[in-house]
Amino acid sequence: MPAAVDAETALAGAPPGHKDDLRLWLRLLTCATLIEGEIRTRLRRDFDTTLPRFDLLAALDRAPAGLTLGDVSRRMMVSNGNVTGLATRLEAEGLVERRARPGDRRAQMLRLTAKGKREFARQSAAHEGWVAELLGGLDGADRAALFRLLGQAKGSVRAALSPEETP
Amino acid sequence: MPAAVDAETALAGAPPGHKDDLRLWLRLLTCATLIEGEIRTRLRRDFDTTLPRFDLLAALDRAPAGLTLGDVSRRMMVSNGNVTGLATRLEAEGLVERRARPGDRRAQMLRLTAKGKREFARQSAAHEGWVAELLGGLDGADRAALFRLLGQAKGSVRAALSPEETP
DNA sequence: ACCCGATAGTTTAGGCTTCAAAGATTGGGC
DNA sequence: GCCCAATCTTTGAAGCCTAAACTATCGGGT
Repeated sequence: MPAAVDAETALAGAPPGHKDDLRLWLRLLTCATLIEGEIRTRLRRDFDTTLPRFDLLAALDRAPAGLTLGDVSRRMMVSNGNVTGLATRLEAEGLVERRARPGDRRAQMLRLTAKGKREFARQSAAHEGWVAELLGGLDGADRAALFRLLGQAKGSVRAALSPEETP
Repeated sequence: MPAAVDAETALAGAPPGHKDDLRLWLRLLTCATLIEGEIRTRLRRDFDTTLPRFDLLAALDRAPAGLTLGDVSRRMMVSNGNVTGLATRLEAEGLVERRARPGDRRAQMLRLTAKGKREFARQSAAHEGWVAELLGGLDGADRAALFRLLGQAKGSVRAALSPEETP
Protein backbone atom coordinates (compact mmCIF):
# COMPACT_ATOMS: atom_id res chain seq x y z
CA MET A 1 0.00 0.00 0.00
CA PRO A 2 1.34 3.42 -0.96
CA ALA A 3 2.35 5.70 1.90
CA ALA A 4 2.92 9.16 0.44
CA VAL A 5 -0.67 10.29 0.24
CA ASP A 6 -2.36 12.27 2.98
CA ALA A 7 -4.33 15.40 2.31
CA GLU A 8 -5.46 13.64 -0.85
CA THR A 9 -7.09 10.61 0.71
CA ALA A 10 -8.69 12.69 3.42
CA LEU A 11 -10.94 14.22 0.81
CA ALA A 12 -11.60 11.20 -1.34
CA GLY A 13 -15.35 11.36 -0.87
CA ALA A 14 -15.77 15.02 -1.75
CA PRO A 15 -18.32 16.03 -4.41
CA PRO A 16 -17.03 15.90 -7.98
CA GLY A 17 -16.53 19.56 -8.83
CA HIS A 18 -14.62 20.47 -5.67
CA LYS A 19 -11.15 19.68 -6.84
CA ASP A 20 -11.77 21.39 -10.16
CA ASP A 21 -12.96 24.53 -8.41
CA LEU A 22 -9.80 24.51 -6.36
CA ARG A 23 -7.61 24.17 -9.42
CA LEU A 24 -9.54 26.94 -11.11
CA TRP A 25 -9.06 29.23 -8.14
CA LEU A 26 -5.35 28.52 -7.95
CA ARG A 27 -4.91 29.28 -11.62
CA LEU A 28 -6.90 32.48 -11.32
CA LEU A 29 -4.80 33.51 -8.37
CA THR A 30 -1.57 32.74 -10.19
CA CYS A 31 -2.61 34.91 -13.14
CA ALA A 32 -3.57 37.79 -10.91
CA THR A 33 -0.40 37.50 -8.84
CA LEU A 34 1.86 37.41 -11.88
CA ILE A 35 0.31 40.47 -13.48
CA GLU A 36 0.01 42.39 -10.25
CA GLY A 37 3.60 41.69 -9.29
CA GLU A 38 4.88 42.90 -12.64
CA ILE A 39 2.82 46.07 -12.44
CA ARG A 40 4.09 46.74 -8.92
CA THR A 41 7.66 46.30 -10.07
CA ARG A 42 7.25 48.65 -13.00
CA LEU A 43 5.40 51.29 -11.01
CA ARG A 44 8.29 51.35 -8.60
CA ARG A 45 10.94 51.26 -11.31
CA ASP A 46 9.46 53.91 -13.60
CA PHE A 47 7.51 56.17 -11.27
CA ASP A 48 8.79 55.39 -7.79
CA THR A 49 5.26 54.72 -6.60
CA THR A 50 3.11 51.78 -5.52
CA LEU A 51 -0.02 50.04 -6.72
CA PRO A 52 -2.27 51.23 -3.88
CA ARG A 53 -1.22 54.83 -4.53
CA PHE A 54 -1.92 54.37 -8.23
CA ASP A 55 -5.31 52.82 -7.50
CA LEU A 56 -6.30 55.68 -5.26
CA LEU A 57 -5.31 58.24 -7.89
CA ALA A 58 -7.28 56.24 -10.47
CA ALA A 59 -10.39 56.29 -8.31
CA LEU A 60 -10.13 60.05 -7.88
CA ASP A 61 -9.42 60.58 -11.56
CA ARG A 62 -12.74 58.98 -12.40
CA ALA A 63 -14.56 61.30 -9.99
CA PRO A 64 -13.67 64.91 -10.83
CA ALA A 65 -15.95 66.21 -8.08
CA GLY A 66 -13.94 64.28 -5.52
CA LEU A 67 -14.76 61.39 -3.21
CA THR A 68 -15.01 61.00 0.52
CA LEU A 69 -12.55 58.67 2.19
CA GLY A 70 -15.41 56.23 2.69
CA ASP A 71 -16.23 56.27 -1.02
CA VAL A 72 -12.62 55.48 -1.83
CA SER A 73 -12.58 52.71 0.75
CA ARG A 74 -15.60 51.04 -0.84
CA ARG A 75 -14.34 51.39 -4.42
CA MET A 76 -10.92 50.07 -3.63
CA MET A 77 -12.36 47.29 -1.46
CA VAL A 78 -9.98 48.09 1.39
CA SER A 79 -10.53 49.15 5.00
CA ASN A 80 -11.18 52.76 5.86
CA GLY A 81 -8.18 52.91 8.14
CA ASN A 82 -6.07 51.95 5.18
CA VAL A 83 -7.37 54.86 3.14
CA THR A 84 -6.56 57.28 5.94
CA GLY A 85 -2.90 56.37 5.71
CA LEU A 86 -2.75 56.32 1.92
CA ALA A 87 -4.44 59.70 1.67
CA THR A 88 -2.08 61.16 4.23
CA ARG A 89 0.96 60.02 2.26
CA LEU A 90 -0.41 61.19 -1.07
CA GLU A 91 -1.35 64.52 0.46
CA ALA A 92 2.18 64.91 1.77
CA GLU A 93 3.40 64.36 -1.78
CA GLY A 94 1.05 67.03 -3.07
CA LEU A 95 -0.91 64.70 -5.35
CA VAL A 96 -4.27 64.88 -3.57
CA GLU A 97 -5.93 67.37 -1.28
CA ARG A 98 -8.43 67.02 1.52
CA ARG A 99 -11.11 69.61 1.82
CA ALA A 100 -14.11 69.92 4.10
CA ARG A 101 -17.45 68.87 2.73
CA PRO A 102 -19.93 71.71 3.22
CA GLY A 103 -22.78 70.73 5.50
CA ASP A 104 -21.15 67.66 7.02
CA ARG A 105 -18.26 68.14 9.36
CA ARG A 106 -17.65 64.40 9.61
CA ALA A 107 -16.74 63.84 5.99
CA GLN A 108 -13.92 65.19 3.85
CA MET A 109 -13.69 65.29 0.10
CA LEU A 110 -10.52 63.96 -1.49
CA ARG A 111 -9.51 65.42 -4.87
CA LEU A 112 -6.59 65.27 -7.25
CA THR A 113 -4.40 68.35 -7.32
CA ALA A 114 -3.17 69.67 -10.65
CA LYS A 115 0.10 67.89 -9.98
CA GLY A 116 -1.82 64.73 -9.14
CA LYS A 117 -3.70 64.90 -12.44
CA ARG A 118 -0.49 65.32 -14.42
CA GLU A 119 1.26 62.54 -12.57
CA PHE A 120 -1.64 60.11 -12.90
CA ALA A 121 -1.98 60.81 -16.62
CA ARG A 122 1.63 59.77 -17.13
CA GLN A 123 1.32 56.67 -14.98
CA SER A 124 -2.00 55.67 -16.44
CA ALA A 125 -0.75 55.71 -20.01
CA ALA A 126 2.19 53.50 -19.13
CA HIS A 127 0.01 51.19 -17.07
CA GLU A 128 -2.39 50.62 -19.93
CA GLY A 129 0.49 49.75 -22.20
CA TRP A 130 1.90 47.26 -19.70
CA VAL A 131 -1.39 45.43 -19.38
CA ALA A 132 -1.79 45.28 -23.13
CA GLU A 133 1.73 43.91 -23.38
CA LEU A 134 1.14 41.23 -20.75
CA LEU A 135 -2.19 40.10 -22.18
CA GLY A 136 -1.17 40.60 -25.80
CA GLY A 137 -0.82 36.87 -26.35
CA LEU A 138 -4.59 36.41 -26.26
CA ASP A 139 -6.50 36.74 -29.49
CA GLY A 140 -9.71 38.73 -29.65
CA ALA A 141 -12.04 35.77 -29.26
CA ASP A 142 -10.23 34.38 -26.23
CA ARG A 143 -10.15 37.79 -24.63
CA ALA A 144 -13.87 38.27 -25.10
CA ALA A 145 -14.67 34.78 -23.84
CA LEU A 146 -12.44 35.19 -20.82
CA PHE A 147 -14.04 38.52 -20.02
CA ARG A 148 -17.48 36.98 -20.14
CA LEU A 149 -16.57 33.97 -18.04
CA LEU A 150 -14.91 36.11 -15.41
CA GLY A 151 -18.17 38.01 -15.25
CA GLN A 152 -19.91 34.72 -14.52
CA ALA A 153 -17.36 33.90 -11.85
CA LYS A 154 -17.77 37.31 -10.28
CA GLY A 155 -21.51 36.80 -10.21
CA SER A 156 -21.10 33.41 -8.59
CA VAL A 157 -18.88 34.78 -5.86
CA ARG A 158 -21.11 37.75 -5.17
CA ALA A 159 -24.14 35.52 -4.99
CA ALA A 160 -22.41 33.27 -2.48
CA LEU A 161 -21.35 36.30 -0.44
CA SER A 162 -24.36 38.56 -0.51
CA PRO A 163 -26.82 36.73 1.79
CA GLU A 164 -24.81 37.50 4.90
CA GLU A 165 -22.44 40.32 4.14
CA THR A 166 -24.44 42.70 1.98
CA PRO A 167 -27.35 43.50 4.30
CA MET B 1 -16.68 71.20 -26.39
CA PRO B 2 -17.03 68.80 -23.44
CA ALA B 3 -14.71 69.40 -20.54
CA ALA B 4 -14.97 66.37 -18.25
CA VAL B 5 -12.69 64.04 -20.17
CA ASP B 6 -8.97 63.76 -19.53
CA ALA B 7 -7.28 60.43 -19.11
CA GLU B 8 -9.62 59.26 -21.84
CA THR B 9 -8.64 61.67 -24.58
CA ALA B 10 -4.99 61.32 -23.77
CA LEU B 11 -5.14 57.78 -25.11
CA ALA B 12 -7.44 58.31 -28.07
CA GLY B 13 -4.94 56.99 -30.57
CA ALA B 14 -4.08 53.81 -28.72
CA PRO B 15 -4.27 50.47 -30.55
CA PRO B 16 -7.68 48.82 -30.50
CA GLY B 17 -7.26 46.04 -27.99
CA HIS B 18 -5.67 48.16 -25.25
CA LYS B 19 -8.83 49.26 -23.51
CA ASP B 20 -10.24 45.75 -23.64
CA ASP B 21 -7.11 44.33 -22.09
CA LEU B 22 -7.41 46.86 -19.30
CA ARG B 23 -11.02 45.93 -18.65
CA LEU B 24 -10.12 42.27 -18.69
CA TRP B 25 -7.36 42.84 -16.17
CA LEU B 26 -9.60 44.83 -13.87
CA ARG B 27 -12.24 42.14 -13.92
CA LEU B 28 -9.68 39.43 -13.27
CA LEU B 29 -8.33 41.44 -10.37
CA THR B 30 -11.80 41.99 -8.95
CA CYS B 31 -12.55 38.27 -9.01
CA ALA B 32 -9.29 37.41 -7.33
CA THR B 33 -9.69 40.13 -4.71
CA LEU B 34 -13.23 39.08 -3.85
CA ILE B 35 -12.36 35.42 -3.40
CA GLU B 36 -9.11 36.11 -1.62
CA GLY B 37 -10.74 38.54 0.78
CA GLU B 38 -13.43 36.06 1.69
CA ILE B 39 -10.90 33.30 2.26
CA ARG B 40 -8.82 35.58 4.46
CA THR B 41 -11.86 36.47 6.50
CA ARG B 42 -12.89 32.87 7.01
CA LEU B 43 -9.37 31.68 7.83
CA ARG B 44 -9.25 34.30 10.54
CA ARG B 45 -12.77 33.60 11.77
CA ASP B 46 -12.60 29.79 11.84
CA PHE B 47 -8.93 29.05 12.42
CA ASP B 48 -7.43 32.28 13.69
CA THR B 49 -4.80 32.16 10.97
CA THR B 50 -3.89 34.01 7.79
CA LEU B 51 -3.64 33.22 4.09
CA PRO B 52 0.17 33.42 3.90
CA ARG B 53 0.45 30.99 6.81
CA PHE B 54 -2.00 28.66 5.11
CA ASP B 55 -0.13 28.89 1.82
CA LEU B 56 3.15 28.05 3.47
CA LEU B 57 1.64 25.00 5.18
CA ALA B 58 0.15 23.96 1.85
CA ALA B 59 3.52 24.16 0.14
CA LEU B 60 5.10 22.01 2.84
CA ASP B 61 2.22 19.55 2.79
CA ARG B 62 2.92 18.84 -0.86
CA ALA B 63 6.59 18.16 -0.10
CA PRO B 64 6.84 15.56 2.67
CA ALA B 65 10.62 15.61 2.50
CA GLY B 66 10.61 19.30 3.33
CA LEU B 67 11.66 22.42 1.45
CA THR B 68 14.35 24.99 1.93
CA LEU B 69 13.26 28.55 2.64
CA GLY B 70 14.35 29.42 -0.86
CA ASP B 71 12.15 26.70 -2.36
CA VAL B 72 9.19 28.04 -0.44
CA SER B 73 9.98 31.56 -1.55
CA ARG B 74 9.94 30.52 -5.21
CA ARG B 75 6.76 28.47 -4.94
CA MET B 76 4.86 31.15 -3.11
CA MET B 77 6.23 33.84 -5.41
CA VAL B 78 7.24 36.05 -2.49
CA SER B 79 10.58 37.43 -1.33
CA ASN B 80 12.92 35.31 0.73
CA GLY B 81 12.92 37.83 3.56
CA ASN B 82 9.20 37.35 3.74
CA VAL B 83 9.53 33.60 4.19
CA THR B 84 12.00 34.06 7.03
CA GLY B 85 9.39 35.90 9.06
CA LEU B 86 6.55 33.55 8.21
CA ALA B 87 8.61 30.51 9.09
CA THR B 88 9.66 32.06 12.38
CA ARG B 89 6.05 32.69 13.39
CA LEU B 90 4.87 29.24 12.32
CA GLU B 91 7.79 27.66 14.13
CA ALA B 92 6.84 29.55 17.29
CA GLU B 93 3.36 28.09 16.97
CA GLY B 94 4.79 24.60 16.64
CA LEU B 95 3.37 23.95 13.18
CA VAL B 96 6.68 23.87 11.35
CA GLU B 97 10.23 22.93 12.22
CA ARG B 98 13.57 24.04 10.86
CA ARG B 99 16.31 21.48 10.62
CA ALA B 100 19.78 21.66 9.16
CA ARG B 101 20.31 20.24 5.71
CA PRO B 102 23.12 17.72 5.85
CA GLY B 103 26.04 18.78 3.72
CA ASP B 104 25.05 22.45 3.34
CA ARG B 105 25.21 24.66 6.36
CA ARG B 106 23.71 27.59 4.47
CA ALA B 107 20.33 26.03 3.85
CA GLN B 108 17.69 24.75 6.24
CA MET B 109 14.89 22.34 5.56
CA LEU B 110 11.43 23.37 6.61
CA ARG B 111 8.95 20.59 7.47
CA LEU B 112 5.51 20.24 8.93
CA THR B 113 5.37 18.95 12.48
CA ALA B 114 2.72 16.39 13.40
CA LYS B 115 0.66 19.23 14.81
CA GLY B 116 1.19 21.17 11.61
CA LYS B 117 -0.05 18.24 9.53
CA ARG B 118 -3.19 17.86 11.64
CA GLU B 119 -3.89 21.58 11.61
CA PHE B 120 -3.40 21.91 7.87
CA ALA B 121 -5.64 18.92 7.16
CA ARG B 122 -8.47 20.65 9.01
CA GLN B 123 -7.89 24.00 7.32
CA SER B 124 -7.44 22.49 3.91
CA ALA B 125 -10.75 20.65 3.98
CA ALA B 126 -12.62 23.79 4.94
CA HIS B 127 -10.75 25.83 2.36
CA GLU B 128 -11.68 23.47 -0.44
CA GLY B 129 -15.32 23.70 0.57
CA TRP B 130 -15.24 27.49 0.59
CA VAL B 131 -13.80 27.69 -2.89
CA ALA B 132 -16.38 25.23 -4.18
CA GLU B 133 -19.08 27.31 -2.54
CA LEU B 134 -17.84 30.58 -4.04
CA LEU B 135 -17.42 29.16 -7.54
CA GLY B 136 -20.43 26.90 -7.35
CA GLY B 137 -22.45 29.19 -9.60
CA LEU B 138 -20.43 28.12 -12.64
CA ASP B 139 -21.58 25.11 -14.58
CA GLY B 140 -19.12 22.47 -15.69
CA ALA B 141 -18.65 23.81 -19.19
CA ASP B 142 -17.97 27.36 -18.03
CA ARG B 143 -15.57 26.12 -15.42
CA ALA B 144 -13.60 24.10 -17.94
CA ALA B 145 -13.56 26.95 -20.45
CA LEU B 146 -12.45 29.43 -17.84
CA PHE B 147 -9.69 27.12 -16.70
CA ARG B 148 -8.41 26.76 -20.23
CA LEU B 149 -8.54 30.49 -20.99
CA LEU B 150 -6.75 31.36 -17.76
CA GLY B 151 -4.06 28.97 -18.91
CA GLN B 152 -3.78 30.98 -22.10
CA ALA B 153 -3.58 34.19 -20.13
CA LYS B 154 -0.91 32.77 -17.85
CA GLY B 155 1.07 31.74 -20.91
CA SER B 156 0.75 35.20 -22.40
CA VAL B 157 1.99 36.86 -19.22
CA ARG B 158 4.88 34.47 -18.78
CA ALA B 159 5.90 34.94 -22.40
CA ALA B 160 5.90 38.71 -21.96
CA LEU B 161 7.94 38.39 -18.78
CA SER B 162 10.46 35.70 -19.52
CA PRO B 163 12.86 37.48 -21.91
CA GLU B 164 14.29 39.66 -19.14
CA GLU B 165 13.37 38.15 -15.82
CA THR B 166 13.75 34.39 -16.31
CA PRO B 167 17.42 34.15 -17.37
C1' DA C 1 -34.49 70.10 23.76
C1' DC C 2 -32.61 65.52 24.33
C1' DC C 3 -31.15 61.03 23.29
C1' DC C 4 -29.56 57.40 20.47
C1' DG C 5 -28.45 54.75 16.60
C1' DA C 6 -26.02 55.40 12.34
C1' DT C 7 -22.20 57.36 9.79
C1' DA C 8 -17.21 59.31 8.90
C1' DG C 9 -12.72 59.20 10.10
C1' DT C 10 -8.67 58.19 13.03
C1' DT C 11 -5.84 55.42 15.93
C1' DT C 12 -3.59 51.22 17.59
C1' DA C 13 -1.60 46.70 17.55
C1' DG C 14 -0.14 43.19 14.88
C1' DG C 15 0.98 40.96 10.77
C1' DC C 16 2.40 40.92 5.74
C1' DT C 17 5.52 42.48 2.03
C1' DT C 18 9.31 44.41 -0.51
C1' DC C 19 13.99 46.01 -1.39
C1' DA C 20 18.54 46.47 -0.28
C1' DA C 21 22.39 45.40 2.45
C1' DA C 22 24.92 42.26 5.16
C1' DG C 23 26.47 37.60 7.07
C1' DA C 24 27.56 32.80 6.29
C1' DT C 25 28.82 29.04 3.36
C1' DT C 26 29.86 26.63 -0.79
C1' DG C 27 32.28 25.16 -4.94
C1' DG C 28 35.31 25.79 -8.63
C1' DG C 29 39.44 27.89 -10.92
C1' DC C 30 44.05 28.95 -10.20
C1' DG D 1 45.51 25.72 -0.48
C1' DC D 2 43.34 30.37 -1.69
C1' DC D 3 40.23 33.45 -3.61
C1' DC D 4 35.94 34.82 -5.57
C1' DA D 5 31.60 34.58 -7.44
C1' DA D 6 27.36 32.41 -6.52
C1' DT D 7 23.92 30.72 -3.16
C1' DC D 8 21.08 30.77 1.21
C1' DT D 9 19.35 33.27 4.82
C1' DT D 10 18.67 37.11 7.93
C1' DT D 11 18.08 41.94 9.14
C1' DG D 12 16.30 46.75 8.83
C1' DA D 13 13.55 50.41 7.04
C1' DA D 14 9.49 51.62 4.94
C1' DG D 15 5.04 50.95 3.45
C1' DC D 16 0.60 48.26 3.06
C1' DC D 17 -3.36 46.11 5.34
C1' DT D 18 -6.88 44.57 8.72
C1' DA D 19 -9.84 44.40 12.78
C1' DA D 20 -11.31 46.66 16.62
C1' DA D 21 -11.77 50.47 19.55
C1' DC D 22 -12.41 55.24 19.75
C1' DT D 23 -13.91 60.23 18.63
C1' DA D 24 -16.85 63.32 16.38
C1' DT D 25 -20.87 64.40 14.07
C1' DC D 26 -25.43 63.88 12.08
C1' DG D 27 -30.32 63.20 12.03
C1' DG D 28 -34.61 61.61 13.51
C1' DG D 29 -37.96 60.34 17.20
C1' DT D 30 -39.99 61.81 21.33
